[in-house]
Amino acid sequence: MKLKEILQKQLTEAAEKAGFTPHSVVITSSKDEKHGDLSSSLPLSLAKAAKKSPMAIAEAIIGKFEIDDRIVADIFPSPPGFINFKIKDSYFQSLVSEIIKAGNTFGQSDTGKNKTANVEFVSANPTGPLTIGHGRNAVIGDTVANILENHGYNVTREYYFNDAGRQMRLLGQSVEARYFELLGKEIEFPEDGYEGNYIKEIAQNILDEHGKSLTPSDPLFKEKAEKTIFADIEKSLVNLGIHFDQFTNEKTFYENGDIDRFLDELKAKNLIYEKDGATWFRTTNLGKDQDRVYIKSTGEPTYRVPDTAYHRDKINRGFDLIIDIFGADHADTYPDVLLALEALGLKTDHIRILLYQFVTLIRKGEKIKMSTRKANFVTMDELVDEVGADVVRYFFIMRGMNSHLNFDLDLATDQSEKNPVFYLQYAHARICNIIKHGESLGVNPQAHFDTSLLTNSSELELLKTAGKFPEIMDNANETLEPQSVANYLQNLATKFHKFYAECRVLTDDNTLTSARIALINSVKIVLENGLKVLGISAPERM
RNA sequence: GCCCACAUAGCUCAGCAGGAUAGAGCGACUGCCUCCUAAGCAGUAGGCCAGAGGUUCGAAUCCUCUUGUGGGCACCA
Repeated sequence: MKLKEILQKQLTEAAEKAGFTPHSVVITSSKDEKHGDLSSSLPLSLAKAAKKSPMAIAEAIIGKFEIDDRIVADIFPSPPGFINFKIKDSYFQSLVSEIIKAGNTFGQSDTGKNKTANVEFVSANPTGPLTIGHGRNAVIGDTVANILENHGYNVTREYYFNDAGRQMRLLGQSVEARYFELLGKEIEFPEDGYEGNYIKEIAQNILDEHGKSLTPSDPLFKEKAEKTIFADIEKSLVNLGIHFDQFTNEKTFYENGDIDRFLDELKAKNLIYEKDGATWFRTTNLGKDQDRVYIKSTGEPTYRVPDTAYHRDKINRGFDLIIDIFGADHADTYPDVLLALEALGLKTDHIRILLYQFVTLIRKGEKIKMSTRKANFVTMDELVDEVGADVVRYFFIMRGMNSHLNFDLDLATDQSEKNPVFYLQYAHARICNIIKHGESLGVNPQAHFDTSLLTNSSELELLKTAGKFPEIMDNANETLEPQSVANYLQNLATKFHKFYAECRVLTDDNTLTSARIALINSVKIVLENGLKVLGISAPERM
């Protein structure tokens, strides 16, 4: 059991014995040494109901607290009414063995054991290369999936796409126009067509493979474009270390009748009606301020229709947890899908939508407006080639997804050596180097060790931080906010670098050397486990 | 106009199931390699946590309003 949980339980018991009825007992890490290692503001929250001074309550609770002398060195009150715990050094020292024993399972949990999760992300239609805009989605999705796996979930990474629809039709027309352009025929480029160079390349490939014989509106234009672009997207994802388990095509739900079925069901519930030649979903009956179009007057369904069928399919597949990673532009649309699912009598509690804010791309101090159609974008491949997948992944994960992050291209490329990810990886590389160096001096990294020798404050600080990893991972599992893991690792690296500056690992004192080797071994394990979750490499040399 | 997010150091951002003195990186300035990698460490400067109210013993964190930024409000996805 984790330290905080143990104390929480004991503190609750003590409060009850003292005659109080505690509701939520919160224990936090103390910022100041003179407040011990951990603190609780329980007395302050009890004061009002108990009509007693917080300090008196603190004293009363402390009087009933049963000290576990393997863990707690001291418990004492401080104004205006905190209860502080001083934890024994021996407890922190014992973490070394605990971490080493757990190895790559340290930080894992079984909260998701025998459960399945589906994470849908990227889901970009194959109209162009994967851009930096998609990058944030891709990295968040993959990392969230990693976090769930870390907690025992069996995760399906899924990519949902649509190769019918207006976007794809325009894509085909754009390729077609470029093809005939290559043949010297001046034909009008479609309005809102895709202007990127990749379109010309595809047209050229078609010309090389099939000659000049193609006629206008040949389906091959679109098919070839889709195939080429999809292969390209998949490659870009692999470059980022991302692999999908399943690709689901929207078309499926037309072909298998799911869409007709659910439309009929809604119709039976009188939630669908016809107006102005279109078919509407009566969302005003479900608490919305306006109805939504389901099928346009052209006969084409809007995205809501297949999306709803798709989500119903995911629900029917029986996942315990369904996660969608959406950009802020979807903020207004997914509620319609959830509404429809609920109207169909489905439970949606286990669906979690993670919205991330858009990335603002900055080059030479100016904002760039990205558009796939206008070919105004920076591809993931370009970025990964320049700075490497580790930097890209870290950059997208180090900030909360609710922040509108600025991606300064010049900073990311020119100053990539100063990127915080290196700071973190450097800690790992340093540890590896020390161990290796030690071995060359005849130090056995697996030797018996006595952690009671780890008494330097930088050693204890390092241990305290390393020991928090499981708690951080639990929290990440609940909030699904990957940046907390990145921030934690940054903090751990700081503690390590400080330790490195203050303590030599390889010394003349063999017993001390063995203890410190064990210490850095445990830190290495935490760094590796954490970096693995972030999908970032842990280099042995830098 | 309506809805959702965001506003914290010069810049990029952490911190937010309310807790004691608000942090990091970059940039600026000082020191530290005869010693396991200086991609590091130590230190200085830099803040009315957008503004105004409110809840509370206690607010950067929760609520309301104002201002500003991004995104949505389409028979685009």
